[in-house]
Amino acid sequence: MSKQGPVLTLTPVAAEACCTPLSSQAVSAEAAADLAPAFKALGDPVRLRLLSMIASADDGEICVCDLTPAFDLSGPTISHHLKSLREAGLIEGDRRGTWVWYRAVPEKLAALSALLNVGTFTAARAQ
Amino acid sequence: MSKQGPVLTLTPVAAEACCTPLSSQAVSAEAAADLAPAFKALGDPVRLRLLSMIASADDGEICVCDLTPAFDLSGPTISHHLKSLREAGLIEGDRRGTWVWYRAVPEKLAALSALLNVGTFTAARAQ
DNA sequence: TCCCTAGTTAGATGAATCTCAAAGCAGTGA
DNA sequence: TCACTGCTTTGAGATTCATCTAACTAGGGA
Repeated sequence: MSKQGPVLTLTPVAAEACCTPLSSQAVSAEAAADLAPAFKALGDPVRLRLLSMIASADDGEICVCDLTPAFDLSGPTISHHLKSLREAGLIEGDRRGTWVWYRAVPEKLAALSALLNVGTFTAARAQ
Repeated sequence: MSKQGPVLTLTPVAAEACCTPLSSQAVSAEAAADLAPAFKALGDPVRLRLLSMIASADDGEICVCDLTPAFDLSGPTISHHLKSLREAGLIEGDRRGTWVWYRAVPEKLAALSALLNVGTFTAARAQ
């Protein structure tokens, strides 16, 4: 690499291996390899809170400067977790002047939610 | 401890910090600490496949003897991953004679799915 | 009782992850 | 141009994790 990549390149890691619920059909090894990183990114309490703060932000986006003070962690550590979420395709961000703003990627969240959706499954077993 | 715990104790790790979508309200630090382990358990391709095989099994349950051959991994490794899923509250299992059978815990999957549910969020932003 | 199979537990090892301090880059304003 | 702030990247140390082999427990059948 030439020197150093741009700050906010959004690597589109996982293609949308979308939407067939886990419980109606077993996922392929490829789909699992594709989707697991997103769940892994959610598997840390700090990142889960970060994502929820971002996803529930008033205007659909939030400044890093509003995220960092909410945690008892250093700036670099928060930045590291935001990078994980970014690389998992769960959030995206861009710089505007001095500040960097992040917003959620609802399609990605929806895909994960759909995978875990057990509607038919639970219904079938409930009766 | 007396000697060695029972084989299949199902530790109910996370209380059901159920159901308010991530995008409508930020999760508390406690709820995040409660739910993150379940996502973490899903964050490995092998465990994701295991869970999906279990959740999509014909009779709602499946024998370990049917799971192990599907992977290029040793028995103990599969057992280790099943233990992770068990401790995350995603599956439960019991021994019947020679074999051990596992089934999914749909309530837990539903809780995770609900948390990621961005229905209102996406609808609000789509138009 | 003895042996065989199914599955788990224990222990070890290499890889990945979380965290921080220090350094670097980007933008603003004097 | 220079200094200042905001955020990211780098590099290092400590911890956690995935995987294996070896040993163990549980049950079935001769």
